[in-house]
Amino acid sequence: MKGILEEPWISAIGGDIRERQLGEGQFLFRQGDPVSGIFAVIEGRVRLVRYSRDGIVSVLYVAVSGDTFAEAALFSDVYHCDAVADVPSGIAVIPKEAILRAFAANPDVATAFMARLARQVQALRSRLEIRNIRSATERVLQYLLLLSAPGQRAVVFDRCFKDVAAEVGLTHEAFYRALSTLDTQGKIERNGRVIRILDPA
Amino acid sequence: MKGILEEPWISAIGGDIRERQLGEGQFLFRQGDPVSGIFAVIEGRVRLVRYSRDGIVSVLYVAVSGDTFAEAALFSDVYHCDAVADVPSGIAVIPKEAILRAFAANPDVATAFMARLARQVQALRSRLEIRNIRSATERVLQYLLLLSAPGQRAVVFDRCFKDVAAEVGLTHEAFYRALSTLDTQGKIERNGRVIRILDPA
DNA sequence: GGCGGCATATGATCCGAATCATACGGTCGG
DNA sequence: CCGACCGTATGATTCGGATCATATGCCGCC
Repeated sequence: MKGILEEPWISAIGGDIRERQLGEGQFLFRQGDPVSGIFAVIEGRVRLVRYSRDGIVSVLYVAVSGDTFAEAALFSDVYHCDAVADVPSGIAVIPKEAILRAFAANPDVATAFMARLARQVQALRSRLEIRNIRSATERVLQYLLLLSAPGQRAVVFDRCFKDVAAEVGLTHEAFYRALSTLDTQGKIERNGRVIRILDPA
Repeated sequence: MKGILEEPWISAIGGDIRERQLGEGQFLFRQGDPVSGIFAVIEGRVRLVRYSRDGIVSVLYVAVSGDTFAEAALFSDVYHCDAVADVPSGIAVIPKEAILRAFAANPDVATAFMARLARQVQALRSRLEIRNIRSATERVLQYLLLLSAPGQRAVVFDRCFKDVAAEVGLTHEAFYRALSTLDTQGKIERNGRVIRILDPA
């Protein structure tokens, strides 16, 4: 369970990173606030929301442990949405100037950050593609394939299946049923939070 | 209808960009091929797919007109999936060395590219969040709000509603019905492909 | 002109995931 | 030790979006 703060690009920024504790419902920033920096969730959950003129709320993103957010703030002067803690949360604050300074001082840091963004784009596109699959079982199978692909045929989850279900875009009931079905069909083998994908060969 | 090739970061790369025409089913690259560059769809549609050992296909992304893809190849030596034209397509090929040279020569180009990636991440996250909304009408409304937010209360589509429906993750029937419902509810006003969002005030 | 194809649009039916309900085991705290 | 809570798991029912069907208008093409 490697923390996000141990990633090379972030540790290269060094001592300028502060940590903030937020209580439930507490705001980290609001729409229109001048940009102070970008953020990483160490623990907890932060909701990014935007309000239309007439008060309708849009959820833009829910960042959980290990996620960074507001990266686009590096290229803007003000925040374009509100960030509010869903639950008590610990947030790493990475000041904008510190990042830009690190980028200028060492191009490798900029490259590493760029690579991170590119991989994020890649991952998000795949996750969206997964959501285009209507069938719950097929969706779960494809999700497992996606996770297992880099390594071997085993997928190990470090969080509960309720959370995984939400990520796949299913209720936990539907997710459990999909796992059952795949197991019955002999496509997977389960052992707690370890799932092995079986070759139909 | 501004073409993707007119964006500053890409025009800064200059004359090294080539254009390729692909027939339906033709491959642009295959998993394991050495990286030549990244790509932009000028016209048509390209499917990025990965094959598991046992032949199961996973669709990672379907890039359409105006999309770039394989950005992560800048940080890799080989491609990690296949790219195949869904329909006859025109593709801009941006050689990896040309991009890296442009980045080194002018940090602003690197920054512009980084900003583009960051905005992509932002947009993709919102799209995923939209998919978490189960109700078709609410989903469409939120989608419209998302698109309208930067400008005013009007959204103008430059493509047919069938394509929009797919992006929202609905069948076109469900999408049309959602629009009808929103119209009846007085939440929107329609005029062909122009949709105005009405304040309930 | 006439035809085919496509986007738009809406009605009827079906299916499957959401929802509601229930149960069991593990863990944490009193 | 016991009770509350949560994750896991599965059954029963509901509901809404997918699917199938159908119609209209527009455009390009023969």
